[in-house]
Amino acid sequence: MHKYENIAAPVIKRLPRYYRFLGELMDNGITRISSKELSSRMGLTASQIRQDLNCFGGFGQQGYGYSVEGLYKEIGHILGLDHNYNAILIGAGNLGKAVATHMSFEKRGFKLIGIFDNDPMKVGTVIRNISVSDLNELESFCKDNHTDAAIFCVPKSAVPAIADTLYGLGVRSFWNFSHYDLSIRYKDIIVENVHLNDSLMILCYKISDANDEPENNKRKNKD
Amino acid sequence: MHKYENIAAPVIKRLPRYYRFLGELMDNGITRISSKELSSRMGLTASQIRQDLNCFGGFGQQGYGYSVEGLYKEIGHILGLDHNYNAILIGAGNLGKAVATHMSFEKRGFKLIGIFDNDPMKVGTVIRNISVSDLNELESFCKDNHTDAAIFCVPKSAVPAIADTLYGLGVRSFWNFSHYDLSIRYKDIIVENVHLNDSLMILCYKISDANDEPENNKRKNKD
DNA sequence: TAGATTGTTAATCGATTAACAATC
DNA sequence: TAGATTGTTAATCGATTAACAATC
Repeated sequence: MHKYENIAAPVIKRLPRYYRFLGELMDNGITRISSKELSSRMGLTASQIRQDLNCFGGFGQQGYGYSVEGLYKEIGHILGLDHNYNAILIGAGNLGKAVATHMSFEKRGFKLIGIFDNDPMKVGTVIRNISVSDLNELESFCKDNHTDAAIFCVPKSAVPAIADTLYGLGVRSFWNFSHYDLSIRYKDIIVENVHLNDSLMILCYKISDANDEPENNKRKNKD
Repeated sequence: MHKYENIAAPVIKRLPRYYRFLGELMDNGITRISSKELSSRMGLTASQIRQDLNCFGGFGQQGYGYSVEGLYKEIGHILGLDHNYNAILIGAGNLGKAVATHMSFEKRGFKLIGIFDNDPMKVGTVIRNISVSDLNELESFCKDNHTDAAIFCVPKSAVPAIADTLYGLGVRSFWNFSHYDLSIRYKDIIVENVHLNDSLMILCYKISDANDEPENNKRKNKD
């Protein structure tokens, strides 16, 4: 059972960007916009914008365009930002601390309700008004506090054991900053990965592809 | 002029994951693997793996498969990880600090050579053996030290001015953690975006899509 | 050699773009 | 009403999967 059926992943990935651009238009006092005008600002086609939006409903008006505020709210609703999912953060190292302090969880449909770490030096320190708990309190915490999602900011090696615990407690959604492949271990979970190393390697590829001498490879030999 | 021509973006995005899995296989002492075996471990099709690899060359052997170490090295080379691009980090807040301390730049083809911030409290502090410089020293630093790429870990509002400076100095590659759309401002640059807010919103979408009551929308009315 | 598995072409599937009738 | 712009269908383009001859 799904709220929206058969929405293609590329469409969903574009929604946050639409949301961001519409928010900026609102800040600039623009109240209506056509798919053509929005497409030129965002660097995509008007056709794609209309196709994307019509996956969820007809939010525009012929001859007029779209209400910026109306569309902003619709997309926020489609993304589910009006929820308040309880999230816990596992790992209070540099990355975990950055995620905890940097993100506006409330604006993104979440509430951060707990932070865990196994380092005694970190336990008890306060991040974003939350006191870091010892990892061995994770199980009792989740039994007392309904937990919708877990955020993994721990090294890959630490993930399987913690994930097993959380899975056993019924947690099925994960924001995964580790390089452990959760969706291979469990089939019925929701995962959104943030692989910083992968991203940096892709940047490296793009730079070296643009700058280096062509390889004497098969593709080139075809020329 | 490109090292490899016409490689589709989806192929490039899969390369770091191949690289990661092959590294794990090496750690486990596995020396050869077939596309079929790798496909079942990674959760994709053998056909896709062979297609992807053959964009760059024929690295396998009929009847045998692929040498794990050989393929690992080939993909590392394709990604350009044997480079040593000079990178500077703009922004030494929580996120910048996490990026600076958390990433193995050297293993990803980069070297972090400078960190900049406009906060006098941060200037002079040491992160990863690098002393944080004042942002107003950016220009002279880049003139003295060849800079291939800049990492943006500053708020959106601070980006345009800094990006203009760097662009003027010839910097054309960016790892962008801000929500400022660099590729719209400059047409001839290389950008790899990390949009944490977008990622969190997509997680929110997935959770609410899986859990909420269907909307009384157009799509559902068609059923 | 026989079996296995690649590299590569062909078929299918999906996503994007174009076109246009509907309509505000 | 006339002009503008949507919603939606059709056409195109691109990516994935299937099939199989080549070959180790």
